[in-house]
Amino acid sequence: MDTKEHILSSAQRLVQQRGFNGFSYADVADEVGIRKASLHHHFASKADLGVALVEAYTAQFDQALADIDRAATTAPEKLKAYVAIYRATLNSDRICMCGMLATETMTLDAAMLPRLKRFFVRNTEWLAQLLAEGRSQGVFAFDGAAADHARAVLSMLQGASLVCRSSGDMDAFDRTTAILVNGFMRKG
Amino acid sequence: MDTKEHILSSAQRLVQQRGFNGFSYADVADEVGIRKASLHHHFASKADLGVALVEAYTAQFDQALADIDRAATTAPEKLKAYVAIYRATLNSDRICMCGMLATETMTLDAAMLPRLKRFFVRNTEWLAQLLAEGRSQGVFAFDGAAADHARAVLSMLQGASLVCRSSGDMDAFDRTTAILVNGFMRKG
DNA sequence: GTCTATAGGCAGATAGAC
DNA sequence: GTCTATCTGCCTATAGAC
Repeated sequence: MDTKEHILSSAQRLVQQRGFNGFSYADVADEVGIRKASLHHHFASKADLGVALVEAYTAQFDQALADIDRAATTAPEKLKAYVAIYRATLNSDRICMCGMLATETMTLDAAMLPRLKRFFVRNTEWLAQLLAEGRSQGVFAFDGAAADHARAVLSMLQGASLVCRSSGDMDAFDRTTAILVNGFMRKG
Repeated sequence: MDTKEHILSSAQRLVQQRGFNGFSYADVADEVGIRKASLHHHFASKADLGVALVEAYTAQFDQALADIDRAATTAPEKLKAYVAIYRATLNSDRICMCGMLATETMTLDAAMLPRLKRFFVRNTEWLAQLLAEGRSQGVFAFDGAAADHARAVLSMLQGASLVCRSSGDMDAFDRTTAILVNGFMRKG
């Protein structure tokens, strides 16, 4: 891994754990093993780093969603795999980086905002397609627009992550997300 | 309003908009109209201010929940009134203060954490009782423990607030929360 | 209770040598 | 690309006068 990637992965973890306003160039420099000044060679300002972080994170997520589409076969399996992403993140003492940044919206550089918005649009669109497919296949059942339910899924996962961070109760997270998945299953 | 209350309300708004790591004593002092040093007379450290903020916010919420219990008559009305709290908060460019703090958990003073946890327990318990009552009255229908569904409600509202902050789409927030409320209504 | 003054440290950022 | 050295500004916090 080259230095730039090392910086990005270290900074990403710091944002997920402490927030964009909760870490400094000094933190990243210590972890990467270079001096603060050297970071500015790769990312001139913290805002530049922020923009790169959102773009890299979105690319990672796109990859993860493509992996789910390739590996999982049924709609319920895909939904569970999506939930599992958030669970794994929580398990490593992190939350979704873009969920974290969304709360900090009012303090972020303007260049970060459209990229952040795009992350949520991507997720919502992927989920909407998944839900629509499941419904047309008869494995999911729900009323109304798939896009609205997609936003509900995304919201609940972001919120459950946040609540779990305070409670530390991973079992409660699992029961909450089980309700989410079960809610879409066609009752028989 | 005395100075201490003025400080608390100003700081609360700043946390809801910018996060605990996104505001300073200077911001509060400017708004209240006193000097930074004077703030330390009321709250010796920022951590002390943080503890007072969570306690005051929880008390406000307790009051709001008691008001709903007094004013609203049916379980669906009460649930809609609870959703309306989050909507009004979003409408004034804020999110739930404790939702914001929950994301910042790893950077907060240890004294704040049990209070923060307590806020979520209170909300979950109030919601669980509401859902259980609605079910026993036959107006709500859901499977499983009311406490788990209560956490799901809380999670979705926290998450929808966060997502809305990025999208700026209040209509989407309304459609998301409508799904939440409709999900509990007994189908007939 | 509020003030001025200041301490001591850390923030993001830059200049210029190697 | 990384370094040392430094800048400027802001941060939380304290001392002590009024």
